[in-house]
Amino acid sequence: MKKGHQVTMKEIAKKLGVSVSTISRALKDSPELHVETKRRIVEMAKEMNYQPNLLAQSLRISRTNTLGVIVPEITSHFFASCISGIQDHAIKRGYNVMICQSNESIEQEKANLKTLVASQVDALLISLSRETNHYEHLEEIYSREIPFVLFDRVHEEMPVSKITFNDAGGAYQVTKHLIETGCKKIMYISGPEDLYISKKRKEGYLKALKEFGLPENQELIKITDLTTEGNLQVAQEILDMKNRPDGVFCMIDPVAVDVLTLWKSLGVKIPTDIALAGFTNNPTSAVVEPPLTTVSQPGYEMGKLAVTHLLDQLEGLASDDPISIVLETTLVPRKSTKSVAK
Amino acid sequence: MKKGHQVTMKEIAKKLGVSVSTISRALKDSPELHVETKRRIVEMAKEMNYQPNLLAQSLRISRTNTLGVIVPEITSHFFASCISGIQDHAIKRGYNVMICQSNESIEQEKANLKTLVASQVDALLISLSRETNHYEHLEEIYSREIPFVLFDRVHEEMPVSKITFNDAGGAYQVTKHLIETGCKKIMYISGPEDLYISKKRKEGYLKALKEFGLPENQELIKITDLTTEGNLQVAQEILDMKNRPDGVFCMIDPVAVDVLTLWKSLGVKIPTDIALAGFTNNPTSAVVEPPLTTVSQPGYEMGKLAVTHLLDQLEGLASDDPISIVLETTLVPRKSTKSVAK
DNA sequence: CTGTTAGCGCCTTCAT
DNA sequence: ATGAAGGCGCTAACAG
Repeated sequence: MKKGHQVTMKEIAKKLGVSVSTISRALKDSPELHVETKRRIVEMAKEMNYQPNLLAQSLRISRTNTLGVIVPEITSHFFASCISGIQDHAIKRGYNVMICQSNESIEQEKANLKTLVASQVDALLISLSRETNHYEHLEEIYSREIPFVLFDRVHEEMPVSKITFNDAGGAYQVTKHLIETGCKKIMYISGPEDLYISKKRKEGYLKALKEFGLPENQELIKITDLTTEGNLQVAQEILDMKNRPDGVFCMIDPVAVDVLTLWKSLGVKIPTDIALAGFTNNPTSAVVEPPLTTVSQPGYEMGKLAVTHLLDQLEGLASDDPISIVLETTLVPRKSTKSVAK
Repeated sequence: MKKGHQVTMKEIAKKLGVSVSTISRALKDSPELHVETKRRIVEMAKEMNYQPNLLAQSLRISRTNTLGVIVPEITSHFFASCISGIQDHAIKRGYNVMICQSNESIEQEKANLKTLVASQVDALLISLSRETNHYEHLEEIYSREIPFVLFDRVHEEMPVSKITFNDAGGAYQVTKHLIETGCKKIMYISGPEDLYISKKRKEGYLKALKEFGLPENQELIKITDLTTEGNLQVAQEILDMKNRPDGVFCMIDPVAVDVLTLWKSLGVKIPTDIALAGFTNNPTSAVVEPPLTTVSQPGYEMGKLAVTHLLDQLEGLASDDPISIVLETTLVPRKSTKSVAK
């Protein structure tokens, strides 16, 4: 199977008996051209269905007007929303987008990066994989002065712009909500401890405990590997505790959904026996029974901000100095936690 | 903000005092080269951190090893799964992927197509927008002999390979399931009638009715525009009927979820008052209360098959003759329908 | 074994 | 107002 032929400037030139440069000028509406020749050329180009070869153009001007995006998982609703925000706003400003997923693997992330760089993308938007704990590949593109921003899953020490959520703030909100609805003994189910969000959300959790005079307790923090099996195991461990918590805050919604599923099947009443809250506001969380109290993170907005800032920098509309944009989250109280006492 | 410099073959050549072609040959491990020079070049390339410029390479060999993908919505879990399948298997075979979403708009679809073609993708995988009811843009790339396949949302008359689900079969399965669990009066909630899947699923629905001797009835088919408002309105209309159905099959899960939400809030018992089933097996459907009976469509698998077939054709491993691949669906019985009587 | 030459499609001085 | 020439980075005959 082979591709058909594409009309080139050369062919238009031959057909019209003018030079290629004239075609080039006409097609970009150069003012120094005779209106009549310009008209003839534009018309002929249309008739022959000329489409510029972006490849050649990019090679010539050494700019592709293409952005590279690397996310851990396309199938995650949150990242899909980010991509959507990135894509919509990139297109508005005349940029294409090449998307890759790392599948939460640092090796795949490196491979993606290499491919995108080889494809000469003008800049990159990256959200790191869970596995990513060293950063040579980022330092490499940094030292090569390829512009990039990090979003959501960032490496704090990298001197580039970062777009994140106020994770600590969100965790604080939700923990405070648990406290205000009567919980006295609140557990935090964390993901792997070296994850940025694990740390940040723990920070907010602890801050709320402290502020309201509840004791911190290492037994009240459990770690899951974020697989369903891991989540279910933690859920079971909690039930096995002789001194169960009366409120549980899960680092991300999927964990909360797994916990909820197991508990319901074992007759645990939510929120009366134990209140449950998540983080992210996945579509799923709104429809489980009871609906899950969570914290909303606008992914589309994050993508939009990230790409807008990146393009502003790229085009000199914003300073090159790295900045940190922090998006606020919103508590979404639902039935998996009790109502605030009036 | 500007990009840093990239090492080129020319620079390596100068540094080593050989010609550019020698570099080119060494880097692609040509056998007709002195081992020692080859070694020196490869080493130097590594030391200078040479990365080939895919743009130049593509322009030269007039092949980009890049595939274009157009889907209606990235944020839909089903399409995200397709993309994931496409991407994973494209990469395995040395191809990159450029993804665009049409946002269910034919104009955006056309724009995406134009961009991808201008970017010289080697081939395309396309799933049509809901709005797409004329096909000049597809005919255009067809006549230009740019290879492409259609998946899921296809245009049947287009003489290219198509990968679809057995939609009629799935609809038949689920309707049959409703019948076998005791429903006598089954309604089909369809999307816009010109949609391929609206038609196909209606086909299967009608076939099952006929086979089991249940009467067809125009009143038992309702149309929604697939917005939440539209879905809720239809859900209300059903309750307002003087002669309510005892089973409802919704064309896609989100419709069923909206219907379920409204009915539950009004005290309608599912499945005892009315049984409810969807189609697609979205993650959401498993966690609503009661969990939704639906039909599973493996999106990842579809993406994988689509890209594999396309690349096989592209690389001459498969005939260029268009084929139609039909994936079977699986009934996923859950609690929103009654159990089969033993 | 290696260098020279030509050209992929386009843009951009520099001439005229 | 237009054309000729050169080059973006790379590959592929063709010549030794």
